[in-house]
Order: sequence, then structure tokens, then C-alpha cells
Amino acid sequence: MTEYVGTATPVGSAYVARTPGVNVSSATVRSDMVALERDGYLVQPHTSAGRIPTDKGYRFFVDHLAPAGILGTPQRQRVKRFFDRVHGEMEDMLERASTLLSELTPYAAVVVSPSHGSATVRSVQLVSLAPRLVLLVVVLSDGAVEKRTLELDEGLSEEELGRLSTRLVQGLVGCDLDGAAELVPDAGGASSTFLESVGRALHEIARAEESDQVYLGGPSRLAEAFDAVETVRSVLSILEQQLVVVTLLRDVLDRGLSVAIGTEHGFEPLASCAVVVAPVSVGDNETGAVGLLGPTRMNYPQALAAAHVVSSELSERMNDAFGHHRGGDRGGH
Amino acid sequence: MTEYVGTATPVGSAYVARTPGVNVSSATVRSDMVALERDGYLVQPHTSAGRIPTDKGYRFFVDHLAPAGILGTPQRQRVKRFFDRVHGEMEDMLERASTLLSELTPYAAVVVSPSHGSATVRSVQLVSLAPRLVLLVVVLSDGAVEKRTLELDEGLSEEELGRLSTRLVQGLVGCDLDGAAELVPDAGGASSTFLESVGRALHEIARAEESDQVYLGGPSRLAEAFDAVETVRSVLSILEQQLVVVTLLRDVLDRGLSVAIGTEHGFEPLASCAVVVAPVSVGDNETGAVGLLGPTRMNYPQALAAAHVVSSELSERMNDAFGHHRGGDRGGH
DNA sequence: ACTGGCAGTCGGTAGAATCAAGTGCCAGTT
DNA sequence: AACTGGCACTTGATTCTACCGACTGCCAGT
Repeated sequence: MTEYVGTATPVGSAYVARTPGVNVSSATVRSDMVALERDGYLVQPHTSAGRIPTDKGYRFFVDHLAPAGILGTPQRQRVKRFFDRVHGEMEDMLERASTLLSELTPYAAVVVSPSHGSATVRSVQLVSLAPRLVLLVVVLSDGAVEKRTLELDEGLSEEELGRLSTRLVQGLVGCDLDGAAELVPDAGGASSTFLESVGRALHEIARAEESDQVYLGGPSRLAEAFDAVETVRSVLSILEQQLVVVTLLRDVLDRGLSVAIGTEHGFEPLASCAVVVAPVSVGDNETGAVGLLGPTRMNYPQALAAAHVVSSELSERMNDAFGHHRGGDRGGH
Repeated sequence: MTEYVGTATPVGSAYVARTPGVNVSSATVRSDMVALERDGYLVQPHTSAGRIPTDKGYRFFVDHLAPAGILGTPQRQRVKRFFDRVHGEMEDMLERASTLLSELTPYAAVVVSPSHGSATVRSVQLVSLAPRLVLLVVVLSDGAVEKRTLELDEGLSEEELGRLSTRLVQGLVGCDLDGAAELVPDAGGASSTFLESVGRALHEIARAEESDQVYLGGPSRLAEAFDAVETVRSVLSILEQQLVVVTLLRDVLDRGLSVAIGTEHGFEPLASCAVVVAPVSVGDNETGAVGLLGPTRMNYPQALAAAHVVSSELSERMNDAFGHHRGGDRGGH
């Protein structure tokens, strides 16, 4: 009987009784409903309107009788096409994946990039841009590239830069970022103030790499999902704070959930929302995530299916690219 | 008399007459208003409600009697602090500038990064990530760094990569991207299929560099500015299409405008919006832009002031960093 | 050229009446 | 014991009406 919770909004006993598959009269449905309401799975917004599920009701639905969501074939094809065609770099893929996900569903999508935690330095290069301007380019073992401009007091010749680059590469390859940052100033010598600024830059980079990138897909979907403009505004303004989003998703995942309904994540301002999450794992640890954000009355099977497809495809792609050489083997020498 | 157009919404003759500085009676105001309405500067939504300005009215306002907007001191300080503190890279700065701009006003902000048009290749590097995985890292003269992963059929040793890198650097530094992409396959020799893929990657990069990056700041501001949720949705969904945004802004700038009200930009879906734009010029050509998007009844002086401050500060910063070595001098050798 | 006065127009709001959906309960049936 | 049909009742939505208030247009008067 409760199967009919997941679909729509305020629904009355007569409607349920009329539904094919339910061969009882509205009166019976009614008495069941009072039971469900007593137990907190349903509420009626006001006497004599249909009942709507409570958060608890949705929770029961997703836990016990969610009809293992399946994506429609057109949507499956869309996903397939997308992942067949991805060509660019990871950042690009994640960004576009967030859009994809939002287009597979009527909800807003979020993608949190896996953090580079254990990545090591693979290359360090100094490139002169202008007389007193040098660009520090760092390549990490997971394929991430970071750069930072350095301003110098005295000019440095190309050769000096080349020498320094070589020295840095030799000294730092294989370290993790923090280690590298610590190491640099010691490599000292002639232009040590310059090396100090390299060290600072490396620290900055290390910090930047820690903070995960968040990609927001299809924010306009929020304006479809909620009809109170004020709700839209507040949810949007929360999504603008990327840190909050990351924390939220990670928190939900850490608690072993893939769905957080209403107040289940302890985050007050999103009480009218539900969040569907799926981890993106690269190597053996789950550090990234994809998420969907919609009203509590969302289509959970669909959302779960979409999130899972995208997250697993993403994981696969990322492992193909960078994952398999994590646990030991790392290139040829 | 018309000074009172810019401020609020439906306003009647009595209100205007009461306004300090207007020493005429409501009857006089009324007769002036019929004139203004006849000429198309005002409309009344229905008989006997106040009048509201038409797009033409707003246009007249911004063109002829906009009270040269000045930012409040707290806001000026905010801008100052922001630009004193910027430290990261350009992308970062632009992204955060879009947020800043949206926070200086109650409108959504857009920042379009200056395109790298005439940038030349400054460095090319091949970094091995895994046995058959190589990362191509290209540094451009304007400080942009692009990367692309290449999958190989056969493994290449570090030394071979090093040799290739050196060869590429020597051959390509100073070319623009397209030139470089053309040049590569010719440098041929042993592993020419590999070089071909490098060439393809360079082409991709060249294409990627052409398409300007768009940063959207404070989308939630749209939900404040419009009270019809449907409007919010449609405007948001337009902002999701970055290409449209770029085209729109550029088009407005090309027509020598800094404000486009209602249908002035020929873009139907944004007929209920006004756009305020300011160019960001690096070197001598204006290629970037900042913009504000709000309802036609926006506070134009404020918006203009904010956009101008941010755009000029951005221009300055970007010229400091990369602009001054554009027209000739390019580094030390 | 401006003003005060006055009739007229409408949109918005409050209140009453009506409607329709849905409930709770109960006696009756299987 | 479970289910059903019937019925009185509640209550949010809808519609209608009357009314109020905010304006306007116009005009005669300074």
C-alpha cells in the first residue's frame, strides 16, 4: 500500500484505492492511513486534504521498498555517449559530468573532485614569463598541474632558471607536496630568497590541493524543483559556499548513507531538501562524490540510479587514467 | 522631474509632488506624466496605478541624468581589500572577482576571462605519469598553463621523453598555439605517431584556449532580484550556457554600450533583464568583460560603479602581471 | 504655467457563500 | 477479524460582491 508514497504529492484514500494493484476500498485505505500517520510516516497538511509522506516516510520508502531504480534507455544512452566522448582533462570531465547529472534528473547536481591527498611531485619547472616574472609549474603524480607566478627582485637568466629547475626536479620528485615545500629552502645556496618564495608557493599549492573542487551543475533545476522563490534563493546561496557542500556530502557518505532526507543531515537551512550522494573512488579510497539536490519529494529511485551510474563511470574513468599505478608501480625507471 | 524615475517601482503623482526638491503640485506632475507617457518613457500597468518607467525611460535615465554612481565607502574598502589580498592565479582571481561583484550589488555577476588570443608558447614539457601515460604540459606567454594526457602504444623511457621535450621546446617556443600544432608532426622522425598525438593535443589546447572561460558569481542574487520563480529559472538556465553569455556581453560591448536594458540586446529570453557591462582590457585590446545581470529596474548608478571599479582593477592587475611585456620585450635573452 | 477640486476608473482586499476533496466513524457483510 | 458502503463533518480553495483607496483626467480658477 505504501508503494504509492514515492510518486507524487498530497494523495487521498480514494486515489490510492483507485490505483490498479490495490484491490481494497477507500475506507480500508483510510484506516491504514491513520495507522501510518500514528506511526509518523504520513501527515496531512490540514484536515481533509490528502496525506503526504513525512521525512520518516520517505526514509522507509528508500530503505525498504524502493523499486531498484533503472534509468530510461534514452538516459542510459546519454551517459554512454558522454563517457565515450570525454577526452579532455579531469577537471573538464568533472565539470561536464555535473551538468550531465543535472540533465539526467530534474535536480541540481554537485560533483566534488577527489582530493589529491597522496599524490607526489612528478615534475617541477620554472618558466620565465618576463624579466622579473617566473612561473612555477608543478606536475603531480595524479596528473594534476598547478602553477604559481613568482615575482623576483633581481632578474634571472634562462640558464639559471634551467639549472634551478633541474635541481628542484632532482630534489623533489617523489615527495608529497608538503614534504617538497619543507625541503626547498634547504636546497639553498646562491639565490636563497628566491627559493624561499618557491617554498611558499609550494605550500600554497599544497593547501590549494587539499581543498576539493566543487562543480555545480544545473542550478536552474532548483528553480524547477521548488516553487517558493525564497527557498530557491536560500538553497542557491548555500551551494555558493563550496566548503559547506563538500562537508555536507562527505558527512553523509561517512555515515554510510546514500540519501539524506530533510533534517537527516544536520544542516538546518537545507531542511526542505533531500540529498542523494554516491562516492567517487579513485584507487582504494573514496574521496570524491557526486550528489543530487532536490526537494524531499524527489524521485529517489531515479536520482539514486543516475547518481550511481555517473559516480561509477567517473570512478572507472579516473582509475583507468591514474588509479592503477597507485599502489606501487609508478613509471619506468 | 524625471529624476525620480531611477529609484523605485510604481510611483504616483502625489508621491512625486511630495518629494523634497519638487515644488509643484500633483496636478502639474500629472500633466508632465501624460507627456512622458505619450513619448514612451512611462507606462501605467493599469489605469490608476502609478507609472513605471519603460525600457526607453531607463535608457534616458542612464544616458542623460544618471547621478554618476559612487560606491559606498564600505564597499570601496571591500574592493580594496580584495585586490590587496589577491595572490593566487588569474583563474582564481577572476572566479573570486565574480563573487565579489555580486556581493557589491544585489545582482548576479559574470566575469569573462580575456582570451589568450595572441599568446605564444613559452614551454612544452612531457611528463611520464605511468608506463604508457604521458602528460603534455604547455605554458603560454601570458602565464596560462594547459595540460593534456596522452596514451601511448609503446612505453617510452624517461630519457626519450626528456629528449622529445627538449626538441619540442626548441621547435615551438615563440610560436602561437596553432602554429605549434601545425609544426609538430613535421619534427617527425622515430616516434612520429606519438608526435602526431602531441599535435592533436596542441590543436585541442588551441581550441580550448579560444573559448573564453565564464565565471558566474552569486546566482542566488537572481532569486532576490526577480520574484517570479519562472523568471529565475529561465534566466539561470541561460546563464548555464556559457557561450551565450560571452556572446551577449561581447555584443553589448561591441555596440559601444555599457548598459543593455530589456530588449536592447536582441536576446529575447532576457527581455526582463538589464545587463551592465564593463570591459577588461589586457594590453591594448579589450577581450574580457565583467557584467551584472538584474531586473530592468536595477540601480544603474550603483551597478555601473561597481562594474567599473572591478573591471578596471582587474585590468590593472592583469596588466601588471602579464600585460607590460606584450608589445615587444618578451623576457630575458 | 500652475493649482485645487472633483468625478471616474480600477486593482486589491475582506467577507460571505459555495464547492469539492477527503476524513472518521459506524453499522453491516463476508 | 477484515473489509465495505454510507454518511455527516471539516476545511482549504474558489468565486462573488461590495467596498476602499490610490490614481488619473479634466476643468475652472488664480
